[in-house]
Amino acid sequence: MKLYNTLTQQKETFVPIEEGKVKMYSCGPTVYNYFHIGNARPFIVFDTLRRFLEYQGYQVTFIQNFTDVDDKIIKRSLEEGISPQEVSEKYIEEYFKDADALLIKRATAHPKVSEHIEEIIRMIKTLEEKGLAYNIDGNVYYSVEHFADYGKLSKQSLEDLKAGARVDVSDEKKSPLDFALWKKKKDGEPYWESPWGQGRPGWHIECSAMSKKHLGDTIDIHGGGQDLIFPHHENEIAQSEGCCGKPFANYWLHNGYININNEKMSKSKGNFFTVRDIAKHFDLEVVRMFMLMAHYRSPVNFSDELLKQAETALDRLYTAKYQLDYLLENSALETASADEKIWIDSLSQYRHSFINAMEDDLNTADAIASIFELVRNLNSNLSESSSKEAIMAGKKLFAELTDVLGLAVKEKESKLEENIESLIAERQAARKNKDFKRADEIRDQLLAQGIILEDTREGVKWKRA
RNA sequence: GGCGCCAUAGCCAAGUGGUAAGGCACGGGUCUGCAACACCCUCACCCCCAGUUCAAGUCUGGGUGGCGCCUCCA
Repeated sequence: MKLYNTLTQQKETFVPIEEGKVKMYSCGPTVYNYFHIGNARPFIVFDTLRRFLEYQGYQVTFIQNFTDVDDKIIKRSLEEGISPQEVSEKYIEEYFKDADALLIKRATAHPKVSEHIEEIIRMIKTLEEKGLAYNIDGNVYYSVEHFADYGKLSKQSLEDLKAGARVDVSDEKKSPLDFALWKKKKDGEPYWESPWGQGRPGWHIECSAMSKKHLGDTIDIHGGGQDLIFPHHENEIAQSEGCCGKPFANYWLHNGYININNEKMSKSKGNFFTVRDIAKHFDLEVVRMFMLMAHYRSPVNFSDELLKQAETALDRLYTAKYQLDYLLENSALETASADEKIWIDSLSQYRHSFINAMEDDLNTADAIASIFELVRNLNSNLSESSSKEAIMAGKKLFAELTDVLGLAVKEKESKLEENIESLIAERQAARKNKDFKRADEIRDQLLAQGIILEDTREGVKWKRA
């Protein structure tokens, strides 16, 4: 498989450190609020990458952290009058609710900063011993000028970074680009004991420490949003490589932004939609569909209109899925005919084109196109008179490919409430008697309850609105 | 100022130098009591200019337009 590596700025063939295994780390949320759709993108993208790698037979260890020690959490706790821990616990819970609705699988582990203070302190100590960190009155900073490769990920020289620095020049720091590894305790803030006194870790060190603990010194893939390239990921490299003296991550993957009216969506700009808000109007699987319909590195605009397009597209997949279930139940023939066997063999073309697309830097847009082509083929060629063997072949391939993307994976409810079933039966009787007025009444009545009826050649079908 | 990304139909969006995937919307049709689903048909000379090449959306140079990072941010 080929992956675009931010470090080398080109697509590279993916070669894992250890054959058959992949170690990947992706920066998770700071849990002080519901996450927004911009946050959702990397969660969905790297979940999809993980699913595809597993589909390819890799044993994937996927780590996504929770930042539960942070200024914003402290601020929130003061606002709400609860402890920082209560804030983070609440939003971790809420994270999983939204992630589940987005069909994001649980990572192998979701480590928390608060549970890795020891590892963080140990790492800072090592950096201090190596002359890469300095302590000023209980604040410990990383000295970027002592790390030769600083800037290699963001392609910035130290001089350029300094020239453009808009950082407040702190008297304390030796260079404006130095960043905090350990922050001295302030009144009312959570703190831990350390060799430098009471305090808490800086933002960047957590990812280095947790990645090292759960995945080792060198990992295969590190992912995140493009806005993390600088300074967060650049600093992670400085910390991890400075500490361990080994390459930190072999492949750096960065997803593009979500835009609103061509402008970046972000919490700081205030132009964001939380996933929770969107869930009021759409099934969140639609958001997943929307994300995967574009390539992960390209910026995408977000709007109600575009979500509706994704919703209709996703409906098409579900219609096909449920039709296959229906046909399987109603087919009388077991074994495929000679013609059907040839047709079954021909289906593998869709698997091939799907895999080719995914192997090309996770081209989910192209991969989805393959699925739609498969759907058209299935819709055209399968009917009640097809054999179960042929229908099953189509169903299995469809499920195989959609599972990789985490789309169209929900099963249909098998039964409706009895009173609804009886209304459908009554409507059928009315139609038979050409009492279309009554039939339409019932259809409207059910629509008001969120049930859409469709009279197909094979009989009445229903779906949820 | 430094670094980087993007420009393909009404709306999205793929595209390995060889005569433009897919989805949504629109139009025509088959099916159908109607609607919906499904299927068939229709729907693009790829921002501009120049160059390289037998051949360029795809490479090179120059424009124009849009966006991002260099500060917390996915």
